[in-house]
Amino acid sequence: MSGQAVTAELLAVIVALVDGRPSVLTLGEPPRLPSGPLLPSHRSLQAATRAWVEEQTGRSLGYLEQLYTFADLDREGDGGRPMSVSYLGLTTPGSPGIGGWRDWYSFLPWEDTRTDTRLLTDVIAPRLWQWVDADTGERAERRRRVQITFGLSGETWQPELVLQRYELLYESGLVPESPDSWRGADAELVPGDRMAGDHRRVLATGLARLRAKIGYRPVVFELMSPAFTLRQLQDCVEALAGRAVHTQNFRRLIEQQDLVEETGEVHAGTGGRPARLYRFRRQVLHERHVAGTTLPTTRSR
Amino acid sequence: MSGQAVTAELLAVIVALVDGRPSVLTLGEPPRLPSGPLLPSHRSLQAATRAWVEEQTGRSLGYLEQLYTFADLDREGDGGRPMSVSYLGLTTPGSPGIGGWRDWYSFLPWEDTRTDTRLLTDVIAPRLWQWVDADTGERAERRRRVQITFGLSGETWQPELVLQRYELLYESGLVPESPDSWRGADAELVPGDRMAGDHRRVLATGLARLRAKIGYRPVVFELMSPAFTLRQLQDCVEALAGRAVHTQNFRRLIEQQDLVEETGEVHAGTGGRPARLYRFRRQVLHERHVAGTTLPTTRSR
DNA sequence: CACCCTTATGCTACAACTGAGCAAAACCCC
DNA sequence: GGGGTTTTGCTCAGTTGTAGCATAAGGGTG
Repeated sequence: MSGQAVTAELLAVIVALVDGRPSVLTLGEPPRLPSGPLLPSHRSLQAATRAWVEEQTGRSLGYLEQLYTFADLDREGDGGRPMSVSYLGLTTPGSPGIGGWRDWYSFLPWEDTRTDTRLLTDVIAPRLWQWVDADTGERAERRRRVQITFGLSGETWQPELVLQRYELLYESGLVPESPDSWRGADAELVPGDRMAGDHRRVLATGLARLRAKIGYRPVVFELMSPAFTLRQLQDCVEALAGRAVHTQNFRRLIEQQDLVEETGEVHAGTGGRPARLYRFRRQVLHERHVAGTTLPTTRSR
Repeated sequence: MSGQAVTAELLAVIVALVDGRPSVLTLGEPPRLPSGPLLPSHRSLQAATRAWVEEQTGRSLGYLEQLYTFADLDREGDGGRPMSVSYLGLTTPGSPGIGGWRDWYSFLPWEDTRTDTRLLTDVIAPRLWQWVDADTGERAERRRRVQITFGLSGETWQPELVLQRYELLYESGLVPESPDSWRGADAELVPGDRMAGDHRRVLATGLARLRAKIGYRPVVFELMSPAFTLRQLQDCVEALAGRAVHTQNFRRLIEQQDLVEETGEVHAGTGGRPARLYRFRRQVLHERHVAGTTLPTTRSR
């Protein structure tokens, strides 16, 4: 019983803020996530991922966290079962080396509910309801899932359910990577760029983890430049969470947690009152278990 | 660049409540966690883990969640790098098949702060301070870590920092599995049973995850029998979290979340007023994103 | 059976936090 | 100088969290 030999592949969701938009590092066309095999020289999986990403981007990663490992039989590949260990990394843009930054909402456009939810209400919802009604046996179960994951019929939209939403679209045959057999006769697909293999699914996993994480750990700052205004920080959080937050309460939250300190300088030229510049107090990472950035949600949607 | 061939091993932290004590399934002596290789017949990693555990325990797992994957070079083993994918599973005791249930606090006794913290204050803390002072260069850094992870000098004890605490004890040479070179000349070890290999570390990872999880998902119920009193539920949560909670507030929390419903029966014979029996409302898992069991902490310690 | 001990359950007071909105301050542009 | 924009300070009500008092309902004992 000595076990099957497998080859291990590292897969990285590398996130940075490019021109204020949360973006993910991709290579090639169709876009794929940076990846590389585990080599004998690599000390650990994390070290291997760091090595691959730094080689491909020329930048060092501030933050790197393991996401998930899978080795399903039905994934493509022959000659040994492929095993993928995925990671989530945060960095600042710089030059992406080969490859390029792509707005992650170009892959998952329905996840951006900051200003406009027409894509959800006018396009996706009706097609999902169609799918709900397509199976009389499963109907009740399907309806519940749609309601909860997409926050329809009275439920609240929950930003962290990224993966569940993607899986629902996958199962309902609304994304091109769904098995042909699941696709309805004349069901139109949902907007959003496709990625190679199951990489869009991995991206959804990363986004879900990141949205959950900013709520209880101060990781946003890994994406910010050394000095920033509170508005820029808020924009960043809003971009990640895909929803708007209440400005004054956001400031209160950040300040009372002592997450930042003033640099003394101000940032002018935005057409309004100049904003004070702040820097992240890196010490808080050590001081105590800080609460991260629980979003003061703005309930109006 | 075809990647190194590795063998994948599944490692499971299986938790159940045995006589009211949170216990973990172990095999052999020194105790090790149930494990098994990934075989070609296994559909997925999760399916492989289920298969192994169910074969070894004769019971089916209610809940199974991936913990972490590692493939460090320095782990023992030759002939291909060993890669371990660890899982956390919850179940009810029944017959453990081969193997046996062991109170998890026998491996990590300092994590149980429900009634007595003398182990921490009288035994562990002094030895840690000794370690802090042993390196003049690192002293400040070491002091901070000890203060935060063990909640000393004014900081609060944080139940979820299980892994960080174990790592600190490991680094400070206070557990037998620490490299010999780290062990102080005459430093005495800290109480707690050893496990095979790095399994105690994996156990700590599982405990940390479980403690974090009960705060935001109703997973405790996987460990309870079908009908239970609120006191039994509270005991379970306290045992997992390793700390006492405020009874009245705990009940209010559970009730107002509609997590349970009365069975109509009562449980007498405890020497006091008989308690009503409840059952878990499994439907809530589907209804909405329920908040789990945020512990109404009792601050007095 | 009267009394005490134990456990279960109900309820209230108070502190802390959250969501929401008003308003003034400080810049830009015309 | 006036209107628009962004930043910042502050209030206020509703909710949630912490803590403790009090009563209910059993068992055991003299």
